[in-house]
Amino acid sequence: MTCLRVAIADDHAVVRTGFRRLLELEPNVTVVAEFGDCETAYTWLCANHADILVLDLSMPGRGGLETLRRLKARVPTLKILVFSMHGAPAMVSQAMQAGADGYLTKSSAPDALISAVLDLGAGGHPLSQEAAHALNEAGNDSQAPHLVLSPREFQVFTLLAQGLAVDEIAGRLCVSGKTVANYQTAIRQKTGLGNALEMFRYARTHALLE
Amino acid sequence: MTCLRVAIADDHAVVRTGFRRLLELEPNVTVVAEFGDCETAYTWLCANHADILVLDLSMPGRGGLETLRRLKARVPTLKILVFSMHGAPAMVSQAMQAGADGYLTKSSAPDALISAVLDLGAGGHPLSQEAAHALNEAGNDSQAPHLVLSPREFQVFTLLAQGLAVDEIAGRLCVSGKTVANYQTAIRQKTGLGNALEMFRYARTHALLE
DNA sequence: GAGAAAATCGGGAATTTTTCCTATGGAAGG
DNA sequence: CCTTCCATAGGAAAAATTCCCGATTTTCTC
Repeated sequence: MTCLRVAIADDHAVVRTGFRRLLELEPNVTVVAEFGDCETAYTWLCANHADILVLDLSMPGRGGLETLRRLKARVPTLKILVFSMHGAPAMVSQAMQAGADGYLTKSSAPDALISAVLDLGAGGHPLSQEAAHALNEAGNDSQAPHLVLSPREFQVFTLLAQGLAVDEIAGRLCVSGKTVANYQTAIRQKTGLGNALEMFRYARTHALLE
Repeated sequence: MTCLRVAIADDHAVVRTGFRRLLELEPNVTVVAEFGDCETAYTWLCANHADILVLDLSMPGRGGLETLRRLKARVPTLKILVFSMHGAPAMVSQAMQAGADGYLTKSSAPDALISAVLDLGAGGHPLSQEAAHALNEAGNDSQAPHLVLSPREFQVFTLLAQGLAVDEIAGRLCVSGKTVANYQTAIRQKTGLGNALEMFRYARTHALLE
């Protein structure tokens, strides 16, 4: 078996170095490049060969996901292991749909990184527990708000999720504040989302806000 | 010079391991403990001796800052080096006020960690460029919440910004719901942030949420 | 250190918001 | 036509918030 050529993209130098040391303990792995931003990573990987890219999605340059997509389109043979802070279902499923070959959360054990890289090298698709669970959740959300809420309720929901106050919404929809308050109650009951922040988070992770 | 006894608290096992490897390259440093959560760290450090704690503020157990305060109160001789994702002015100044002896952002060079630890051991107060700059900014930014809010108010603010309900916060802080409600009112008045979602947005754009 | 200033904590009362229940009119559908 | 669901709101009760206040404790200042 020949040596796996691994590249690391993470905006935190310390984290990169930590990874490098970790990975270099493995005899079949060489770290061939490190990148601190998306552009550099993209340029280098288009011009040079690597087997695996360990990619932190939360990178500056605004678009870890975008880079992932572009890289996969340009260099399809490159295996990409996403290594993210966030285990949110939406994030995981976005990343996998964008073409990631594996997904680890940063709460994984150090060994998990090594075995994930080796697994990838062998053609596997390693997912951390958390990521697998998240993917599962993302699949079967049968009680999405737009399904349990009436049209008007859903409209109020999106407004609430944007942080508008009850009376602002009433003004905007030209109805009584009382009515909006009543809708709010119904929405909370039907969705289980207790406050505007929860609604916002829900709406965001489910891409319900434009 | 005797060996510096260093402990590491970070919720990401991979990061801890990276630090350990980095620090152990230095002959005058021994890593004596690693912690994945605040409680464990606190308990251990009260019972055992360490010279320096490298502390990631964004830890579970809700309250990296709080742990920092408690540790400083209980074990004043312990030097604490905060090592955070965020270089936000507010964060830096809160941490320093809570008693941190040094502050590095994760974008620092790997070597910076080592030199910061050594500097701390020699009685210095290492700040990363970013942190120093942030502290400076914090001085001029007279509207920032951490300046208009008291420590306790700021703490409640971060909890509200995370979407916790008043009573949940009361339970977590072991005070009356009435007190938290009163804090909430003060926070809203002082910051002009009218609801949890606005607080969340503010906190996010200012990177105040670990 | 003594005194001043600020912070933490909560009670009480007034006010506002939210909930719950009810009701009317209209649209969709069998 | 009758049933059902939806949009709209009013009233009353319940809950949350605000405002005002006082008691301690901490922290800062001279």
